[in-house]
Amino acid sequence: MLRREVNQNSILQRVYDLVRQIPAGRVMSYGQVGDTVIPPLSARVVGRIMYHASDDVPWWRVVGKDGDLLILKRDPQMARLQRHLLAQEGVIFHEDGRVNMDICRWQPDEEEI
DNA sequence: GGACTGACCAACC
DNA sequence: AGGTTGGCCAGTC
Repeated sequence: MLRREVNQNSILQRVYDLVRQIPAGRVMSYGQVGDTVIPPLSARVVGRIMYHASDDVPWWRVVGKDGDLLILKRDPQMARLQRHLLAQEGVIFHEDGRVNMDICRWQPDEEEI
């Protein structure tokens, strides 16, 4: 019982919970997610967590800081899926295939869109 | 229970 | 202007 609730819920659940709150058509960077959930949480950990994401988590709304679809390095096919899903939600892309972060970046503070 | 692994990121060649 | 390095730290083996 005395086990810290933080560990009990695990970082995993917290990250999932935050990602679920990202509205359609908006994205967050890995580093931003980590910084929002628990300040010292590194972006790298968030990336690992996304790998285990279940289908009910909109993992595709998490991209690299510059809007790059970083999954591209690991699995180009999945990057294509991610781009499709984002485009379907109305996310604006640069010609390079990167997400336009200036327009689509989202943070919990701006609950009112 | 120590060592390895990363959907990262920034700094440095 | 592109490759390498190092820090980051929760999971997994």
